[in-house]
Amino acid sequence: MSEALEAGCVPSPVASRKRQAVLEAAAKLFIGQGYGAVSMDAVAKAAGVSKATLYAHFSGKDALFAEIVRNRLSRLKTDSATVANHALPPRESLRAMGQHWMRFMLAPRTLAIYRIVVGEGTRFPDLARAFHAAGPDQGLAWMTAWVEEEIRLGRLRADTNAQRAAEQMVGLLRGNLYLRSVLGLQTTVTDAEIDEVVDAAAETFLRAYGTEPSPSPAAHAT
Amino acid sequence: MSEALEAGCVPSPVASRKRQAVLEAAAKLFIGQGYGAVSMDAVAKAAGVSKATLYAHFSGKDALFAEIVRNRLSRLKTDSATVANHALPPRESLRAMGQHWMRFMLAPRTLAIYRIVVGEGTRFPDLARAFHAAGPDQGLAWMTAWVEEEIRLGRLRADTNAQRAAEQMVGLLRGNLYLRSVLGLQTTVTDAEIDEVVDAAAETFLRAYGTEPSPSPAAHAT
DNA sequence: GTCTATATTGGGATAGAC
DNA sequence: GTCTATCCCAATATAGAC
Repeated sequence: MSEALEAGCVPSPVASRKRQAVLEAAAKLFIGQGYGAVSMDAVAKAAGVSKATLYAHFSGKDALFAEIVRNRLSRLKTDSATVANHALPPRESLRAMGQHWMRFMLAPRTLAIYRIVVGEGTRFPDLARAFHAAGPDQGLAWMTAWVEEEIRLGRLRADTNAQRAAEQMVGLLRGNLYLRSVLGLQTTVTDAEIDEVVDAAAETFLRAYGTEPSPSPAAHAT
Repeated sequence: MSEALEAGCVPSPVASRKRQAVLEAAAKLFIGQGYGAVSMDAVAKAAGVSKATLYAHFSGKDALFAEIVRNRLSRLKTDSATVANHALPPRESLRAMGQHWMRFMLAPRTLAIYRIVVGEGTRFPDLARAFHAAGPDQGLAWMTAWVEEEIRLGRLRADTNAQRAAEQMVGLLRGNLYLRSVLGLQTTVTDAEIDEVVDAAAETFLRAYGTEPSPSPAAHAT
């Protein structure tokens, strides 16, 4: 790159700083208020830059938004790399994965991104695709791999369709709790609520797919 | 205007007709393009009325939108009154309910409303509440009642937590298929796909909660 | 690259005639 | 109740100085 190396001009660092400030401010606003409710004026003001600067870095509101979501997705991807475990008995692994999964899905940021992608999905189809690939699809792939390995280890029934079982496990986790959170009807979720849902999901999953006879008789009732 | 040649005044009928036209046009637009993408100009044009007339009937865009969603919800409510059945064996009832449920959830209109409510939920909190009450909550209540009755009839395990089991059944149905449809990644769903998911959900549910020993040995694998 | 100031359009809402 | 024509503001995007 032929940057003007004149005195008095500090080209890249400042640009990066401002750019970063814009990205952070915009992320906060979009996540807090959604896409339509946030104006470029508001972003510029929150970032402490002028609108002209903003437009110097991003070609428009949609490009800025896409950049935000992509950043967030890549971060989520690495955050979620909590690995399937085969050292513990299946129930314990399922519990651990379920807990992690639920906390991730119910985190305010995750919910906010989901809401935006769903709401604006028809206007940003490739964003919806990217979201699904980096989020749900990735998670499903991990879960499927775990199921396959457990089958191989003889701890899940040999006649199990691994992918469908994985989908079902995810479905069992995503109960009313998730829907209520997505709709904003329930703003706080306690650890006890999560534990309850996760334990019940693991129990049902193992009754359907486990090879151990029938773990605990009445432990499933409230 | 042809009605204008009446000497007197025909107050209500015309008003109703225009009002209805506005509602229908707006519904079509909102459902097809979402909330933010539709302008009042477009609604007026599509309905064949002027904006002034539009505003004579509805106080604003949000009120019009709320009216649409409420209409749609009440219609859905009656549509969904397909009743739980206790004459058939549990597996057949589950299949029938599951099929109906899936077709309902995957219908373009239902998906569109869900998308809008999720996307604009933070701006219209009472709409989100109404949606949940008339849709998911209602459906869950029906399913819970069905489970309770089946328990009473001895066809599901006596130690079953009916509400949680109902939630889980719904979760089992809502697999990747639903998410992909919501995100617009999959625009058409075949009956075969639905059947597959529903059958698998019923199988898993009955393995976990059924009292019959173990219905069909290898019928669950692909 | 960054600012201040401004251009421009889209769209929600209204005034007044009929 | 309904129309035509208009107001008015908000919000995207840009021009031009430094």
